[in-house]
Amino acid sequence: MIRTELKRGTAELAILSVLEEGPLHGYEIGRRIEEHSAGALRYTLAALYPLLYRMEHRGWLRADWVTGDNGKRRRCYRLTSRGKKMLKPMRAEWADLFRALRQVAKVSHA
Amino acid sequence: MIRTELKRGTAELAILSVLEEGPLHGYEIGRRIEEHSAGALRYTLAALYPLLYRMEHRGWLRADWVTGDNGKRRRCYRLTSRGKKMLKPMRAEWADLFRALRQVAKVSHA
DNA sequence: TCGCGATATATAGGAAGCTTACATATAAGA
DNA sequence: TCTTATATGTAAGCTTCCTATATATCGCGA
Repeated sequence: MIRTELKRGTAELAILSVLEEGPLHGYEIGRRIEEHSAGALRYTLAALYPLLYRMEHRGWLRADWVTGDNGKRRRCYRLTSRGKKMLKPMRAEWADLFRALRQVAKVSHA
Repeated sequence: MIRTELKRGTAELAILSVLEEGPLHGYEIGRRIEEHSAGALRYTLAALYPLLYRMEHRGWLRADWVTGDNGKRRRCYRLTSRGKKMLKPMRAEWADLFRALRQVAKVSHA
């Protein structure tokens, strides 16, 4: 698992990215991020929920209360067009950081 | 310039890396990091100095007061053997984060 | 010579992001 | 019945880095 100090700032991009594949509820978003990173990137739900509200408030996500077959209520999040537009510049920012760290600190890109 | 939220955690590795080339004083450390990253990675001196103390206290750096030709006192920092040993695992940690973000968020490695 | 910008070190207070701990509730399996 | 997994949410705290502030010397141009 990657340390907190390193992964700061990664959560928003990770959320946007997993929602790019389709709508998901909060708990599942956390699961997908962990799965896609083979366990390297993991967020507590206490970190994810406040982030989801903030991103909804910014207009990056839309949230709908959905009642499943079993009668359980879940909050289903989907990307808005505004949220989709954030993906490209955010990926570019991270690519910039990667490049800078390879130059300054000789971090490999393997 | 890369945003604060992204670059959190990068400062320690950047400092260790520029000191790998040879001893430097605080002000020059900041300059080198900026130079090596073509201006992408930049830290205020108010961020660097407390970090340097902390790293000295941990035994990663040794600091010597040096009086230059012009009579100006400067604090010269150099890597200790303990500091050198930190470089490899820290680079590996960052490489892990890069890999995870490429997988989860499709951040390019270009 | 007088101010100004660059060099150089240092501290205080604050913002942001993620964590642990707490709180609640249902469903599935041992 | 007890535990684990699913599911959402709040409160308090830590770390990291920033802005603002303070101090002091050097070299340069006016």
